[in-house]
Amino acid sequence: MFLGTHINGVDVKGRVSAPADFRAVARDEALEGVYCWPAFDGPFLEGCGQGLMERFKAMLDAWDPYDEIRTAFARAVLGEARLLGFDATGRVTLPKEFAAHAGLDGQAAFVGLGDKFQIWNPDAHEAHRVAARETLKDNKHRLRPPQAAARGDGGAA
Amino acid sequence: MFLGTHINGVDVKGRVSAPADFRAVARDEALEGVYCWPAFDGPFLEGCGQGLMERFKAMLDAWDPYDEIRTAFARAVLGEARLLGFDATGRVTLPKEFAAHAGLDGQAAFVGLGDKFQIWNPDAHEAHRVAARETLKDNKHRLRPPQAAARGDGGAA
DNA sequence: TTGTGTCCCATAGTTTCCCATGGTAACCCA
DNA sequence: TGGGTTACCATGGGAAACTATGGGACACAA
Repeated sequence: MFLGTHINGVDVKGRVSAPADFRAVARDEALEGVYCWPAFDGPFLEGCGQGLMERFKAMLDAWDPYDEIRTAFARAVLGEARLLGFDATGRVTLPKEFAAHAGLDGQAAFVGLGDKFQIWNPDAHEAHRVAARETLKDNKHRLRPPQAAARGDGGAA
Repeated sequence: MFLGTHINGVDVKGRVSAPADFRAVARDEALEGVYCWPAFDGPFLEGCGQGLMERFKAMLDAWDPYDEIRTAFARAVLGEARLLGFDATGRVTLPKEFAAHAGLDGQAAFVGLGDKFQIWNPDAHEAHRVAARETLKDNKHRLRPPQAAARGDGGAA
């Protein structure tokens, strides 16, 4: 599971060390790298390992092949995604257009979100992080998911 | 179940012995460590074992992926959490930013809360404990959780 | 050739692992 | 019931392993 926030340096060649924790997650899924694509809803990158990528594919397979949403999703994620391989020391090289999309310059913040993660410009992420905490403080009583009442919630996974 | 309050020392390397009772709980869930993150609503840390973490994940999976509160929750918990592994003698190492968030300096109070626990600066916890008792005395007639009658569940988030 | 991208090697700093020790609480036996 | 013994818990320090990072060499394409 991708957890925590790790800030690592991006050198002039566009290389950045994937956090060791994240590498361990990817390798547990027998992948010597991570899938990565520019988010379609903000200035950051999204990434995942083999497991989630296969779930995406299964989801698409189960969908009406000519549904507009399906096509749009496939284009926005699969069409933009690349497999970034780890080098011998655990770094990945970010394509220029990826770095540009996320405004990465010198540093990158890897944010673990369970089965996927995001890569942010550290300053942009910090601003977002503070905002998220405020949102949560104001809404912590709504933390039960919408379906909880219907499903009984609390179910162990 | 995490129960009771235990105060242990934090050494210069940021290491602290997890209470033996807590270790036993984590190991019952086949986890050689504990998940831990800075609380979003106060100067303390929160922690849990495998069971609650998987319920968090299940809750997120059941939610609209782009709901604002869901995202804020994922960011504030998963994005800040880390799996702190036990060393051979049962200690965990607190990342510097964790110790800073909770104001831990020399000692840490582990407070069991059932399926999760908190880690406090002992002085801050004592003050908070007294205040919490007063709150409870003033509200003891409201102790039945709102959902209890309907669902028979009293989960707290 | 020139620019670009990949691979390899070197290094400082940090983190993790390992061993050793005192204190405390539980247990056993007389 | 009291004394002694054992096992476990919490803690301290040192060494090895790993992480993150920088620079240079090489291959390929324009």
